[in-house]
Amino acid sequence: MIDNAILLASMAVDAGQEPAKVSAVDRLVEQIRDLVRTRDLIIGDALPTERDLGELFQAGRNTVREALQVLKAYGIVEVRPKIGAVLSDRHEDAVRKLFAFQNDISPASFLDVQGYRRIVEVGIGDHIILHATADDLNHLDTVNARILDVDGVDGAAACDFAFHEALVTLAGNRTLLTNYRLLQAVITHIMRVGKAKRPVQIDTHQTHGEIISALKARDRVAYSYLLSRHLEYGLQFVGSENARPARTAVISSG
Amino acid sequence: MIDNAILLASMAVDAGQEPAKVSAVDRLVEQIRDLVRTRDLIIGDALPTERDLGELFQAGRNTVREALQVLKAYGIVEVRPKIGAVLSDRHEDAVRKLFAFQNDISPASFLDVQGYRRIVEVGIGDHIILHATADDLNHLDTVNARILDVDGVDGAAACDFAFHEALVTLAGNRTLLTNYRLLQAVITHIMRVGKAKRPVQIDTHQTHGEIISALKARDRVAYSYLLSRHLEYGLQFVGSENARPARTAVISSG
DNA sequence: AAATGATTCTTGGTCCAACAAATAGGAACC
DNA sequence: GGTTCCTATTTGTTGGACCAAGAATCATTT
Repeated sequence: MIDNAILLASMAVDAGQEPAKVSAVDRLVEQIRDLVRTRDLIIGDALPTERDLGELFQAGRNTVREALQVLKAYGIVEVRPKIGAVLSDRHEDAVRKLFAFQNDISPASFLDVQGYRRIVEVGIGDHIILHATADDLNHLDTVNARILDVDGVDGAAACDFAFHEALVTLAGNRTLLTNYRLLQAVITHIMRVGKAKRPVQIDTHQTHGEIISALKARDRVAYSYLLSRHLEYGLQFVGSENARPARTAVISSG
Repeated sequence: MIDNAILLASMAVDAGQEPAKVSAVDRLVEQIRDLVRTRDLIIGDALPTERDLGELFQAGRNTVREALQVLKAYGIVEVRPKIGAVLSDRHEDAVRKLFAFQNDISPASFLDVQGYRRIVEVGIGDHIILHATADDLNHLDTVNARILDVDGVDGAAACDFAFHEALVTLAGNRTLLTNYRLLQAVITHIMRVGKAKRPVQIDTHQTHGEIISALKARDRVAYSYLLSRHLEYGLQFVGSENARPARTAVISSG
């Protein structure tokens, strides 16, 4: 919370620079964020009412509302009727949602994302092998077991992702975990496609178990091999997925 | 372009689900995005005027404007006076800007980000050593040389980042590169802090050169060693940075 | 006819007033 | 004390108004 305030002030958030001619809305966005900082508001605190903000910053209520819409889109505030705008911690969701926009689902992307996962998940192997406790690895077993209890492609994909997320968590790096989670939508999409073609929860559970065993044996070669094979395995079912004309289905939904 | 349209429709963009009670603004955001899809608009195309959109979707102009502010915050449209709202490809910038919000600059974060970089940049070493051409590596030299021609902490940090960005580019993974670039603001911030304490472009150039040499020699051990040492080196100057009461400076700026 | 300058019209930017809907907080009641 | 109802406040939405900037049109001049 506090660190966040430090960040907002110490970092130049605008990459672009247009010195003059900022709109009243942009100005208000900044002023409201300054207000949050100077008043040391925390998550859950309410901002002044729209009218008060307008009077405070010499702006009309519509302008204030447009600024609040921006803040809301950023996940910084959540505005409830009668209460007003309250500080929110949904900006991670906002980032995730927005990030999903810029990833298209093409065959190349499938390959690309799996390649990313291989780099990351193999790359953290050394750290896990060196630092993970027995409890950590047992926790992986627990997470892995859940895939046997769910049914449906969506549930299986969610459990599958949860396992890999737990794996990345063991790297002990928050930045890496945040970035990995950004891809959640795309990754689970890949998983769904794969599992739709061939719903094999038991196989997935088995393979994950072998990966955990390799970690418990502190065998980094086996870990890398099993993980790479696992990720490549998931790709073999997505090839034909993009042969169909996905475009028509899109347009009909509009 | 086309893939983007496919994505928007094929992926569940809202993680949360509130079935009923969508506000008119949210509805408009969706309707305008549908409009973009159904009309096959591309980057640079203009949307109808605010008044037309209001008439088209039975909404007031203020409501339309609030929806456009959201789209603008998402980097989907860019609205220019007199021209109207035109489709934009700035959503990468929007993501980057938004992503910077959620990273605080604490000592732990400095360490964390450097740890992330170590995982990523070391992890791609194998791929680079196996697949990079002589031209690729020479290009690294070119990028590296630029740091000698700039002066000022900001310029040096930008060149430093450019080198590491070029390194990550050689991994040939777009997803990884995108994620790495998301951290650009934080990484260059770390670099600036380090260089402000001890502005040593020549040392940086020298170290980068050694890393390139290791790659040219296809020596993965040397690469990992030099890179890890390089990243750790940058950390030793940031320790005292957070001893000062940064908070007060923040408040005084409001 | 072409270039140029003036005028008009369109459009986004901002603000205000009004009403509807939701609800927090208090009043009244049991 | 607890429940119910009422009211005042606040957000949600709309329409209208005005301004400034720029595009489009037209008139003037060469």
